[in-house]
Amino acid sequence: MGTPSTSPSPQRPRGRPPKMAAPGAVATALRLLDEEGLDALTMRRLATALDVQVGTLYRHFATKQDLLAAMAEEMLAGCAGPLPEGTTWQEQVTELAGRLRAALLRHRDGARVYAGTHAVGPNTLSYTDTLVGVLRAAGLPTQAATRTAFAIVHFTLGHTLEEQAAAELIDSGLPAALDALHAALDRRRYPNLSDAAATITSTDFAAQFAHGLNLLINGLAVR
Amino acid sequence: MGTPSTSPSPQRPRGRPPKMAAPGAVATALRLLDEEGLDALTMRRLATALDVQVGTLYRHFATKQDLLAAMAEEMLAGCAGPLPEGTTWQEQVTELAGRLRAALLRHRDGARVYAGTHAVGPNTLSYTDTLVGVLRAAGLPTQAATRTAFAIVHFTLGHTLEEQAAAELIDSGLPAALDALHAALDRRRYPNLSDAAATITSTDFAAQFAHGLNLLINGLAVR
DNA sequence: ACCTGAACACCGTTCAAGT
DNA sequence: ACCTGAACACCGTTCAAGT
Repeated sequence: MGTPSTSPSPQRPRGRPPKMAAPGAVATALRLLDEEGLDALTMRRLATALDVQVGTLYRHFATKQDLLAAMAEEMLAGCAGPLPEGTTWQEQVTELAGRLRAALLRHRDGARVYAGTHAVGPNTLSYTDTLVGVLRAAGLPTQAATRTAFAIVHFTLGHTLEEQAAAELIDSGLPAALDALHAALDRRRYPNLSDAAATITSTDFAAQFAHGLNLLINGLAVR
Repeated sequence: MGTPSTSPSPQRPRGRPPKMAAPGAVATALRLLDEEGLDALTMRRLATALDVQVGTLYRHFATKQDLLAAMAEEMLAGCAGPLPEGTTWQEQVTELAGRLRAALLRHRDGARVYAGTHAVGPNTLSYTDTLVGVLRAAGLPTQAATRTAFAIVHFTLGHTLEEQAAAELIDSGLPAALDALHAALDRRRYPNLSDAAATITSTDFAAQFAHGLNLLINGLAVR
């Protein structure tokens, strides 16, 4: 009964074999992002890199926004993975927040891509679910755990956005940045910033991140 | 000596009177932003709104990025204004963070505009200086005060980014958003998120913001 | 001094037609 | 079923020429 076994495959039995696949396209898009940056990531350049016509991309992604959302989602792969055992909830929260920061930093303009898409895929959901779970296990009621998880994610996103902006500004030869710093050092106008020059010009972003994250964790004051 | 008093003005005595001025252009750009959103804010549309040719804009802003930076800077006008007297440092920090959130929310896509420009104008510098000042007055050493100020700004930026994204998603008829929520309610895959459905779907962004900000403030544990 | 007009080198998106 | 080829309606940016 049915067609003979000469049909090419039971899952995709007829028509031309696909020249491109969505997962591969996302991987190529992330490579292009790393090489050229977000502003240079166009549908046309992606099509060229995939050796395909531009229109073909719209068979897999309805809009460029959808492509970016798929990229943002892909970035979080693995962030919700198993946590080291025998650790305190504070260490687990620190681990999870660190994973998110690392995931966004791993790709050029990663934070901008993530911030620009309201990502709601399984990787993002799993990540948030895991973070809320750690906070509930620490003794927080559901609402407090959820709001705290969002606060941690929002802080991490904002921090990483600035960290990447600062990094790109630094290795692009900081033109107006030094002028602004000079203005900041004006003791009359910005007395506090001028005292803080060392901290402001510091590139120890890990310490800056740890400071903010510790504030959030300490603020919970869980017994 | 010199030209007679018939010359039009001592400051701009010769040539054609300017048809546009940078401050007016920024104000118009912010109005366009509110009306059409960031994606529709193009140099060409701004030129049309100003009744000027596109090229003329490049006399005042070297690039579109410069325009966006000027808009971001303008948004923070007044945020560093005098603080109410006779208040605790906690109340002052809350006031300042609330002003930043309000400033970013005041314009459509305001957070996205601010996040996309590494703003370093006087309004931004004054704001940060004021926040650092309040934290130092509360007893924090300079480095801790500065890092805390950045943490507060980064959290506020991240929170506001998500708040505006959620708001635009809500009044654009949330298409895939309900699907994602449905997935989140899958108790097998996201046990914690499904318990937190009420908090996740809440539109009480002010409470969400206050929660995160209080965490940061409590975390300081200043005597 | 300031603006116009026109061009250059691109974009995202759509869709008939091919195989 | 999947892709090509070509078009549509735009972009940001530059620059000679006008007044």
